[in-house]
Amino acid sequence: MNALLKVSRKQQKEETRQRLMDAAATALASGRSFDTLSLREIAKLAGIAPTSFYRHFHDMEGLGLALIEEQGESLLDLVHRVREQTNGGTSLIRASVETLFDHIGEHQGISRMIQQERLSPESAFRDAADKLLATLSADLTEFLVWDAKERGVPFSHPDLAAAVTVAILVATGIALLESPAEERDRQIEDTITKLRMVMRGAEAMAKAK
Amino acid sequence: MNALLKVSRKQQKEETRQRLMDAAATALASGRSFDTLSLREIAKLAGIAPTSFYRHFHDMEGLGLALIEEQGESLLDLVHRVREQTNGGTSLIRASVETLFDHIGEHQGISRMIQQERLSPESAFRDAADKLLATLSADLTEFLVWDAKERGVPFSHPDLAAAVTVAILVATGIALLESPAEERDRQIEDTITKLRMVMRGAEAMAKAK
DNA sequence: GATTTCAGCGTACATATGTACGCACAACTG
DNA sequence: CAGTTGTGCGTACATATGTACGCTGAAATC
Repeated sequence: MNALLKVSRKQQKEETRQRLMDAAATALASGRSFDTLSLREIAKLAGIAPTSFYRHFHDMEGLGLALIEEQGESLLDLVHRVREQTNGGTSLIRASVETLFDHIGEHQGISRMIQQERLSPESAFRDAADKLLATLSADLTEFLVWDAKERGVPFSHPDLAAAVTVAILVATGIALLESPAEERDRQIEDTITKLRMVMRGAEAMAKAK
Repeated sequence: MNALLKVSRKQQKEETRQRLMDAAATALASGRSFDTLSLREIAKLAGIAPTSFYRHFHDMEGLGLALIEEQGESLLDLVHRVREQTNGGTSLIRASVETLFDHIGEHQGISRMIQQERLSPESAFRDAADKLLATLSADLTEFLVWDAKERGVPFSHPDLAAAVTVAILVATGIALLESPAEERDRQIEDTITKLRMVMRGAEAMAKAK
């Protein structure tokens, strides 16, 4: 039971589990929707027998949930890191947009899947995806309140502003994946303008009250 | 070749075609995603033999495109009708939100499908879905410009404001389908607030320029 | 009335899917 | 070192899928 050199069994298993998740991610990244993925196909891609799949997940749904969870963690990390880096700095909006878009670009498959599953009524996936975005949104709300106080600017309905922001970001991020390169810059600028519009609106509503 | 009493053949065919589309719509409405629908299943639901499907569509993709197109037409109609009814009147925003949400409620399956396909990279569906929303957005842009001029209010980036508006509306409309009834009213109010926020922002940006 | 057209059917097949069952053999436990 | 555990495998089966092919019978055309 050497905790340091434990190279096998648990570790080995963890590896194949990862391989399954990677296989699914790859398939998703090629544009497929999650529910066109079959257990057999993913098993083959991961290099194991179909029946071995069950040693790792009870279901394809289980795999899907694991994917969403994994993504959720790395996303929240990312957001915080950006905010620290840009601390007190110039355009937080611009930095966030660019970083997030990069991230989505590197995780196309899962990002798309999450966004897609959020629309389906089937509870398990939907809940997980919803929760992820809700967390992001709540986190941003907190920041907006803090930032507004910091700047001494009134700010109306920060929660709604945050929700809109997250929605715009994710939606555009995914749309961007398919855009030809020459449109990207304009679309990024447009996104920034949209976000500023929302922020301005929230401030204007607070003043006019 | 009596054009008035022609009760058969063409008409008969059109009917089965409709039945196929209805069958797909029903299946979608029960929460399934479009690419889990099989040709065989839809044929059975429509009451025809699997192989007869080909007399109407070349593909399931063909059926899907037909569904999107049909939906596009009725949606554009709807939007215009609302605008006429509320002509010069009170809250156009509120009326639009409520009517659109009703419409989505009555066409859950296809609405969800369109929103989902917009995210997929597979060109045929995506293009159709994108085009639909782009049309809606362009239409709204035109209105915003006209309305701003009418009221003598400066308005910045009407195209972006319209895009955000459409995005918010569709996204929320679908999310609402799964919400318990007691949350609906609040969510509708929230949506309205979000839209006002966007409008205010667009105006504020114009003034500050 | 004779002929053509064509929506719809049934049969058939190759292929894919989820999963039950039991074996093998390496890693772990004592 | 003997015994247990558990990942991974191969086989097997019931079921579902897309679609090729050729027939039928009624509507349409002449």
